[in-house]
Amino acid sequence: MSRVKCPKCQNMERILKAGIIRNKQRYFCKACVYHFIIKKVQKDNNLLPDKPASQVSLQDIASVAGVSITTVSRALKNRPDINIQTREYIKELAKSMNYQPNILAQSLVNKSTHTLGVIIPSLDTTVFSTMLGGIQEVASKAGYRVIICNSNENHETEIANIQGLMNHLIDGLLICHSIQTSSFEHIRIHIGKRIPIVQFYRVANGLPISQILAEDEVGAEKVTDYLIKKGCRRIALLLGPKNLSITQKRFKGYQMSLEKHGINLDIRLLAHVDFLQESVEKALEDWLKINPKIDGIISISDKSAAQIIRLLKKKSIKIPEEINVFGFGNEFTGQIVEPELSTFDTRTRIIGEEAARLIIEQIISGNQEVKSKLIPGEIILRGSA
Amino acid sequence: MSRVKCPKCQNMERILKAGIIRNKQRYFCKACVYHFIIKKVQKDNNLLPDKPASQVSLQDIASVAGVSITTVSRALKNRPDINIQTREYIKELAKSMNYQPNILAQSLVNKSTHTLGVIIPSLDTTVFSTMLGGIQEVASKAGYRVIICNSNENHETEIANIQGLMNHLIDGLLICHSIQTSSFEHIRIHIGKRIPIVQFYRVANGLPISQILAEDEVGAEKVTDYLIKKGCRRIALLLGPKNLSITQKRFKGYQMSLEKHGINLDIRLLAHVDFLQESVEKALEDWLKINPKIDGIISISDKSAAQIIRLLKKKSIKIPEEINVFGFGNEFTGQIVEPELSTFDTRTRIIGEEAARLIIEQIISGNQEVKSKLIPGEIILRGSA
DNA sequence: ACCGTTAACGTAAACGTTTACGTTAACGAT
DNA sequence: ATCGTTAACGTAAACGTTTACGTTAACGGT
Repeated sequence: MSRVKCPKCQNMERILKAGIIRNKQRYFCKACVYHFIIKKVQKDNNLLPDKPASQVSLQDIASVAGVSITTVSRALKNRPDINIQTREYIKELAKSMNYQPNILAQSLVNKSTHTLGVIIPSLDTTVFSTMLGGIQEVASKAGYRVIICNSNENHETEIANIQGLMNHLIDGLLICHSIQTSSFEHIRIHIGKRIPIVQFYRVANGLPISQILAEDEVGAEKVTDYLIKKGCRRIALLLGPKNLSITQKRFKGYQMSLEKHGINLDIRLLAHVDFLQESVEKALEDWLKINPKIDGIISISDKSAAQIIRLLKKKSIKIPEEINVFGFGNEFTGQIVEPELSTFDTRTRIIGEEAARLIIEQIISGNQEVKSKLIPGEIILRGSA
Repeated sequence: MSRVKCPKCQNMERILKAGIIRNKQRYFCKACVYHFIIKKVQKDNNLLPDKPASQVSLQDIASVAGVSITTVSRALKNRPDINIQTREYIKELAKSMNYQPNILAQSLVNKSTHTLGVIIPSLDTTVFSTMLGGIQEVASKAGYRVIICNSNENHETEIANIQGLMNHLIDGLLICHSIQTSSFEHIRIHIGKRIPIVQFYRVANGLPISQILAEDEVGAEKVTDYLIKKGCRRIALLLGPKNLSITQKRFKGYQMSLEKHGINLDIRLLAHVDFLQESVEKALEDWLKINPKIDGIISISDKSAAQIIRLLKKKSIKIPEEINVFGFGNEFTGQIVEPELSTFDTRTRIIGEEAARLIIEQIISGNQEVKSKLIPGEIILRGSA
């Protein structure tokens, strides 16, 4: 039997085994009535080549300076109640020790992370990365970081992303819904709670949270007006999935223009696509079979419009003589395709900027009042219409 | 003189003023030898309509369940040493109370945030947003969040971003340098420290950190080879700023191909641009004045290549009959321009994916061994060359 | 000599977790 | 009854900050 020494009375007699606890033998010293477990012997604590590269903390600085943590904090944060020389000394010391404050600890105390969460449906689409650029710029100028989550146009991913972000990591959430999103309970449970939420571009109406919107309705109406004025009577409309707010609004604008001009709505001229090349091609094929023939197409995006133009040219259909094509969004692509694309510039970057501005304002003011802002766009005329 | 009561002996006699401290009157009770400050009376603590929407913590759950915080933590984390019924009860309770763990506190203890930092020069450029998409996907599948910082092709911003991210917020840094970046001290001071760093696409050689690269050199060589085989002898090369690694490598590949085929290098055929439309236009104008005439252009990006094609067509120069145009990157634009753009597909998305994969591997393994990986690309032939 | 005053510092609690270690009550075997 | 054993719980320290509050020594005025 191995001899065990009681860490308290140093006695080696009257030591009893007292069960296994967490896979370690526990002992009981009858002499001093004390339970204990044999500690692992701590050896070669200083055999390591150098420090394991851990960052310096306020404590480290305080030790070197011979003051308390509080004083160091005061010095670095320019708080009062500190001698100027002490402050300058500590500041230089901190710099020389390459001190970096631990944002996690700061955020835990301050209950604020200075970070914005953004949920975006896709990064491959110019429109979204442009909005993201706008958000980034405003956020970074205001001293906020941005965490981006890509829902990949997937409802489940969107929900998972929100869950992940809501765990105290962000001070505000900017969200642009995925194509699939049609129920909004995952948003509703967070409204009015800890942090503000702002929807942008693709929004859910009926939720009491702020929105930054493109002029979808007015834009579609203006574009349709323009085409009708140019003589079009059979204008096809390429839309996204029916549940999307931009789909509904653009359709409404289109419809209003038709009504205004006394043109009957032909539902065969409406197509709902999922933004993929195949579905656009399919929609176009169907349209071309319809009589009376279509003489205009308003596309959901410039990218799809560019595809449509290429397809029409392959079929030797003249643009804009036989069919006028109009895009939406003013992407770079529109300037490359031939003829160049007429489009409705939704000012995508501004949407991102305004969304960021609004949420930062709400974060700072603590006021979660519901606001809705429409970013005015404008028609850009080029060769295709 | 207002009567003040000593909070210790309740005496109202023998109370002396004892200075102002932090703008509050301090008193001294001679009876019990005690300094004190009059506390603000805490009133109507329960006048607020309801709780200020603060999140529930382990403590809250523990109180309701009548157990300790430890037990709650054990239950939610499926740790042993807990009764199964207790565990299930607590889990349900937590769900019903809508408990969300505070990631900040977790990260502080675990010293890991499960977050990747990415520094990218621009979001408006397709190449970068595509890489970002790749990073996002891999990261999110591995359970990592992504913080994106946009350096806006600005050196100072890049430095500021790194500073910001390095403060314990991220577990690993992915960086793609800005156009302006030519000194790398801001990176060097972080190498081998707390977290791994991986460079991608635009890299700095000479730094002992891992890299994920496109086949810039081989790609440029292959493209030049192809054009020479097609009969070109006067191939112009559009490059980025001289300090950029991709500039240097593509030039090297181009040079090697020329040498291989015994063609002399004409430095007038090299142009360095900053990716802006004007500089591209200027470079093209200059090239067109040169004799003998150029018969091929290799562009730095598909976007610039598309612009070049448009400009050449305006000048009624036939593509590819008079001038062959080759892009780099395989962006969507290349399929829209006419003639369609031949390009070297650098597999941009894969670069992002691999960069994320590598850094996550390094985070998990703790092994910061320097690796360099080249992502193979391929020539895509379309109408322009 | 004593009092009032204040600049300049320190102490400790708090933020919400995780986890090493201690403790307890109950059980079966002697 | 006593002992050995262990499931199941609790305590408290730790992570790195911020900040409310205490404390002290020195100074000037009487």
